Amino acid sequence: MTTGSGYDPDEYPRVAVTVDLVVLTLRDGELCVLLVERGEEPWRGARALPGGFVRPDETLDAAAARELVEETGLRDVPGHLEQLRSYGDPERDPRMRVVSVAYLALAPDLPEPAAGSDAAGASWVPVDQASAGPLAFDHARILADGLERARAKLEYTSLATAFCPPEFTVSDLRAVYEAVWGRPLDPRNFHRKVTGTPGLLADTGRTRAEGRGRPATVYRAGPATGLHPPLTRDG
Amino acid sequence: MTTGSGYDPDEYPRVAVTVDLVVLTLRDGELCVLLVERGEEPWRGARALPGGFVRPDETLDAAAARELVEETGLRDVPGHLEQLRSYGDPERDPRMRVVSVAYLALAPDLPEPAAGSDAAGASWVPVDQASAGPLAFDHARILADGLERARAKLEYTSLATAFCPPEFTVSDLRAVYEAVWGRPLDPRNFHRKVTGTPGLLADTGRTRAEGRGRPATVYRAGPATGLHPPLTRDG
DNA sequence: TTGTTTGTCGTCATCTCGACGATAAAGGAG
DNA sequence: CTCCTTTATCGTCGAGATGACGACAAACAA
Repeated sequence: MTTGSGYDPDEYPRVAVTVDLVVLTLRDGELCVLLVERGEEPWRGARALPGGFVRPDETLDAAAARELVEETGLRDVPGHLEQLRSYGDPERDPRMRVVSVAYLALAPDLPEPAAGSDAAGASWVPVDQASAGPLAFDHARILADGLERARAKLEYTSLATAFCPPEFTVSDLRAVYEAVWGRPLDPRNFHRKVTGTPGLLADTGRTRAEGRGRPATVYRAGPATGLHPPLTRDG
Repeated sequence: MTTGSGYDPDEYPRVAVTVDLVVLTLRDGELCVLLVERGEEPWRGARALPGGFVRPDETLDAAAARELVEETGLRDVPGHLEQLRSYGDPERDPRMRVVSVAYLALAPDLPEPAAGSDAAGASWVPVDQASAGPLAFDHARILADGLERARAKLEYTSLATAFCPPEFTVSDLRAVYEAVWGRPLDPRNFHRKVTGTPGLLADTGRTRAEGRGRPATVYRAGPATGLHPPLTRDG
């Protein structure tokens, strides 16, 4: 902030501040990220993270939430939204100095972004494919940081429920972990862990049959936000 | 960032971007933070985190490192420096829109900032006192976030060594944990944990007598960066 | 020499986890 | 209806980590 010496608003370099979003969801058991196709230079035709400029009287969080609803075409902000980190290399945008505050959003399975809306040109891309293909600006780095944050937070928070609809089964939750971590988990040990963590799951008393197999108990997210001890990735 | 539609550099609100620093160190076994006294309005006379504007051709990391050496008056950046998060409420600075990228720095016991240099007016303040007294702008919040980050990272990284000089004893390292967490740890269990973690400590083969008691083995920081499993705060 | 202080090693009960066997409850094939 | 497959859930066992704490080692002080 705002150091003491010699303040004059016109003396200081002004930069543009944007928010970029890493929006993750699960589609058909696959972890996907929302990408847009750029219509202009630089990086015309390349895929990029959705984002936009922060408005003059808007909080950073509010700007991220606004962009999220604009790009997904939904009414409310679904799931979870948190600040990731900021990126401000002088070279990251050839046009001018742009500092971008990246946000991470996690959402339950969302519909394909509607064409015709602001969300036109946006699409869900499996993260393996998105990480492989080139992305505009430094968005590959931002995506990688967002993925790492998501993977890490599943270990020690109840954030996985943000990928689930309001009611879900233990198998649904396990599918989240398996998709985000890209690794199968033992159903029995996973069940023991999540049902044994106080406050993580709230039993609705109902069950749901999904075709084959024994019906599963239906839960809602409980009040707990942290996992102690954590659920580790390594194995 | 950098959404597609209608780009024109002059259309967009420009804001000032600053870096603010949460610099932590240990002095006499007490966790302290570097604060400056503001010489002008707003918040004249109040204490604030050190910081300043990001220069036009400077990386955010470089700006943080530059401010750090300017405010501490040291040659090199000691210890550890990482981005914390960004703060951009429209109301946080009454003069204009300022987005601040906060950084967290951890350093071994540093000398009192020299008067007469840029660091004049800066001083080390015990964190309990700093958290209690009022701070300029939203710096109380930034300090709280920085402290929480530091406390959390001691759990699962080898970051505590950043508070130590190049050579240190297990007791020195334990003193770091106790100061940052504000809680005593069992010397025997702590010793077992840190000496049992491969790559965390590199034995110099020497010992050091600090007055009373049996001399302690002197270590350097090893190549390990993470603690698996973590060293938890709760107990 | 004796006591005090600090560092280091061991012991033990407890907790958690990973591996994996066993049972429960559904649908489908015959 | 009966057997088989599939998924959900419960139990058991051994390995590893942890917290509480006893014991010994190696320095200084009185």
